[in-house]
Amino acid sequence: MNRTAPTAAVNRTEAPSRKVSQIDLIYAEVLAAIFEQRLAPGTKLAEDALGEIFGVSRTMIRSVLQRLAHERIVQIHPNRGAFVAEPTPDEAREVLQARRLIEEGIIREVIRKPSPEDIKALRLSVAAERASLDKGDHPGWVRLSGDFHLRLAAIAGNETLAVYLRELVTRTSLIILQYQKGNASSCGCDEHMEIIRAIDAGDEPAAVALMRDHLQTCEDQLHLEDREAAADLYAIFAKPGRTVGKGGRETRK
Amino acid sequence: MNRTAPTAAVNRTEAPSRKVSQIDLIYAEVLAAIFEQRLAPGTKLAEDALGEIFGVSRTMIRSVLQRLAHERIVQIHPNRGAFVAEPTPDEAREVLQARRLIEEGIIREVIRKPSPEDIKALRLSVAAERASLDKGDHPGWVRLSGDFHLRLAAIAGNETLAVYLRELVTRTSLIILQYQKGNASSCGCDEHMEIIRAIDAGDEPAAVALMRDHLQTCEDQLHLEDREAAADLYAIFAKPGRTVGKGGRETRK
DNA sequence: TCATATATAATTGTATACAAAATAAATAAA
DNA sequence: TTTATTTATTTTGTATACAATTATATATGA
Repeated sequence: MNRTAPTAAVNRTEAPSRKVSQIDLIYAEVLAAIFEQRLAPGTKLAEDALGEIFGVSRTMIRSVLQRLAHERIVQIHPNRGAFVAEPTPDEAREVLQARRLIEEGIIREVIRKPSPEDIKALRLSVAAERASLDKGDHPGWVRLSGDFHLRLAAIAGNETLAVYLRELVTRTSLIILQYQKGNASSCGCDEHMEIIRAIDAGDEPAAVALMRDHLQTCEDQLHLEDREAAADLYAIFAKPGRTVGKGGRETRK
Repeated sequence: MNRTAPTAAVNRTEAPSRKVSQIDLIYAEVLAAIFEQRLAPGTKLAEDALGEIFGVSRTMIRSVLQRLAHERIVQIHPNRGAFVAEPTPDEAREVLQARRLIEEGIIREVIRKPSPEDIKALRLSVAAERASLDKGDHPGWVRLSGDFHLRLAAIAGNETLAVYLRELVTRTSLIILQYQKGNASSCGCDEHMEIIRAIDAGDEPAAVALMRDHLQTCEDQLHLEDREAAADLYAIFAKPGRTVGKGGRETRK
């Protein structure tokens, strides 16, 4: 019942897996599904189902899930399965703090190597962003918005930092999906444009400040207060003298 | 021939894998072997061999190798196998730059929450470091030296950053193994002590500067010029008009 | 009816089997 | 002897099979 599905959804866009490995394709596909909101946070990613969908065995699905877990996009509960991560408010704050730290450093690096074509590419990126926003393509905008930041990281030229930032940007998308208030922010484009201008002018303090403020604005547009209750539920009910238990997971037989 | 080995080297220290998964144990074991210099950079990590050694199937070994690859401790060449990573000089500089960025941020965070017991723990950590150094236990010192930095990250309280720093510290160990000049550096302990003092005094600029200098000193103690030649060997010989080839990897039949 | 216990089904964890590729060895040609 | 080509061996890539665990459904007793 597994052999019947002939690698359906995957080879739609790509040639029969020459340069890019099958695993990379599935990885990208799952990621895209999450960001296009076809896969909500908390959704279970059953190995058999995914295997059937992508026409491969559980072996490769497992590999993909482990990779996603390493990047904190997916959370694996041993013996229970993999689920699309549901970042806690604390985690959200951590990610944004880490981004402020890393991206301020990236800005400082970028500003010391002013390349006209880099600036141009950045402007184009923001233009694409705005177009996507005008078109009402929210998922597309989320991705392009991340692209702007990744492009800066690429210009900075530190591959290691760029990899970390890529993970953080991905997690940020997930966080926005979960905690963004209202339908959407006017945000993004304008602030990105201002950052480009500051870089172009070679004004380091301004560029750094703008980046920090931009990320702070992002964080401020989330509401990170509510769901905390769900996570701390056990703590709330666990009063001294009265044990609650965790639904039979601690007491194994 | 696989079933015969009864989980030999692993369950030496740990109870029969209750809380910690088998994979975590093997992961830790391989990591330890690399840092204790029993496994040199460039060494091939054959799946069958590791499976036999740890008394498990290739499935789990594969999982461990993928995890190590994600952390850049191991490099996987498709269809050719996994090898202990040999960080290039460029990569080494990247890692140290990333550390400067992240650890300056961590220092700033730590200094705003002055906890006596944290300071005490830091001092103890450095004491252990010195003891290890006096004992002549170089691998032990490398690990403890990293521990100091990780402890700071833990105090800062950002789990996300701490995870990244852990990876960077691990990679740094590998880099030191490969590029440290001389037999050993006097380094480390004293500078760590100074950092603690600056934190204790609440002197942020000093603490930040000390951390930056400390990591710069680390980098300066490496020689990151030589081996570059080995990596660029093909580029060197590949003059226009004369093809060299890569030993039959490009020309597939 | 509700709670508990038991049996059944579904899902993950791990090992093994087979296919594809790469390396090593051996043979043939110059 | 050296180089090229073929064959054999080893090693990785992927699928499948079986074991262990968890979730669901059914039955039993209060």
